[in-house]
Amino acid sequence: MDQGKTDFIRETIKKDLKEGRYEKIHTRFPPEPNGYLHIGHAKAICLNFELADEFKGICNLRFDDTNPTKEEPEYVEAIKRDIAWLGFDWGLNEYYASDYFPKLYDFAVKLIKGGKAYVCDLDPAQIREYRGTLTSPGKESPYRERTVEENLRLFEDMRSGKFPDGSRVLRAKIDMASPNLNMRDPVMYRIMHQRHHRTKDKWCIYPTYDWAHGQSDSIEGISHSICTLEFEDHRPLYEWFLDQLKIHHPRQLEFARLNLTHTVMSKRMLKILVDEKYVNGWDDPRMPTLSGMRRRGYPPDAIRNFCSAIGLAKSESTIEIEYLEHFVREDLNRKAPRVMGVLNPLKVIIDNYPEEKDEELEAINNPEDLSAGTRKIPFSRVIYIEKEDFMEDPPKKFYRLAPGREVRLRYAYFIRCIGVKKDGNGNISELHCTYDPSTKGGDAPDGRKVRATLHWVSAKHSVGAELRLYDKLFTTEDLSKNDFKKSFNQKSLKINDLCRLEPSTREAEPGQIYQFERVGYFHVDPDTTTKGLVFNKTAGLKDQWAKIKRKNK
RNA sequence: UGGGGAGUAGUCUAGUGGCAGGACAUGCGGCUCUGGACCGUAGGGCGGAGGUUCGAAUCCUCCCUCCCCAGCCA
Repeated sequence: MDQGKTDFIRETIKKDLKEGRYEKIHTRFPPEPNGYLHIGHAKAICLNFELADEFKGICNLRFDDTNPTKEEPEYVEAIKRDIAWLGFDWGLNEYYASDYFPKLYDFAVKLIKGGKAYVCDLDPAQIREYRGTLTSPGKESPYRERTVEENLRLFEDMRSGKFPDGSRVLRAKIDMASPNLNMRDPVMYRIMHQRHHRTKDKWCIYPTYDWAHGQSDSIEGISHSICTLEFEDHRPLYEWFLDQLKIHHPRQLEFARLNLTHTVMSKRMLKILVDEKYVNGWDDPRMPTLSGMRRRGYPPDAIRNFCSAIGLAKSESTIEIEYLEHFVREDLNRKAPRVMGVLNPLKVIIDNYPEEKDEELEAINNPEDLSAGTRKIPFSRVIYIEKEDFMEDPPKKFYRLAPGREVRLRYAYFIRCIGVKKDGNGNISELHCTYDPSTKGGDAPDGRKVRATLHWVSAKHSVGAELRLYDKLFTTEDLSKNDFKKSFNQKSLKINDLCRLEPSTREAEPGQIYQFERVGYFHVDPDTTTKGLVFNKTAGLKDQWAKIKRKNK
């Protein structure tokens, strides 16, 4: 829906509509199936699909599959899964640049016939040399003035496989002295005897991006072809092809790609992390890929809200990863059912609670959504609390449990610490407490207050699980100036298998997400089996105490 | 030193000649059976220098800084 956004792209579209340059808005999201989609792609996906929605147009999904050496069907499937997961539906509008290969070939013949393209026999090194430099013009290829007939014949021979890879290319005949390097007779076709994942062995020449992209846009009747800033230089070429061919002319618009702190956003680098086993696959929950975020537990709505909040501009920017996390928490706070789980258990024996007694206490499933109802949690004489919720010698602002101090066990009772037991090494091994039966449910009839409320689990009823705790992928904020492998955060994954969870989590199924009260959000990983629960920590809760501790250091 | 872009708080972003607004982050306070959530509040900004104008983030001039381009990648 139009939320009154006023970015430059929407302004341009409104103007184009008003002036009649286009009657219908038609956008496209054009991924190359050479890797998995990441959060940067999400920005483009949201933009293109939402634009189509706002202006009652259409958004195509088009695979830009023009380089068979890098592309695989696995990626096509992953890309479709991720876009659908984000909540966008391309319906029947699924296209492939490779479907246009015959048309593109005909277009090329048309350019050759018009004297606007030629077959060049220079090898790659020579082409580079002839291109000139940023400050000096290039030289014209000695093959530039071949006759139309010869070009036609050679181009046909290229297609029919008469030449080896790299021996010849088809080039546009534009201007070797152009200050824009893209206009210095760019390559349109290269010879690659390579099997394509869709066209199989039908072709041994493949179009380059510059040649394929604009013409594909045109064939699909795209009105606004939105891409990232680095293609700004290509726009004159994009337009040149369309003008020479005299075909439907979309408007290319460029916006700044998304950058995030503490992560990388290039498929090339992400692929290295996967291939060299820095992470466990494209969907590793530490990855900025959509599949990684899904596995981490990030809700698609959070990602969409984030994309909408970061805005759209032409200035290069880097968003703090914390901003993304904010939208994850915001969404999960409203939706995630609460549960209690102790990550680092400390045994507490409630001395005055009857040895064999068990009881069930009622707990609210989600204080932000009372319609989520309540559940029962078992209580008994021996419970676990979080190790860090007790201090023998508490500093000023620590108001959790301490010797002699009274705190509340959430939804249960007030307890007071009356004894601390230590092991041979002086580590606290268990606590002895008393409880006040009159505080059942968590309120004192005499109105007395406690400073802290702790989460807990009944020892004998609790269940174990494997928790996978994540931290930033990289220790450095800005990876553009650093060797990303050196900055890899070796502590980005920690496994906790000591935790004890309340028994209701036993029924957890992959894909479910909980808030472990006072700790964070946890998403049930697909690795969960009947033998054991596996959770990914999606995000921590904001932690005031951690902040105080940090400041005091 | 060619060409193409961009500079508004710590980070994003709004602004289109008329009081520089919002979000996140930060500080402080309130509330609370999650030190969560929520509510309130504070600090902090137009890259620089000139000019035009009653009035400039906005228009003009010059300067500075940053990003992209010399793949038969996209």
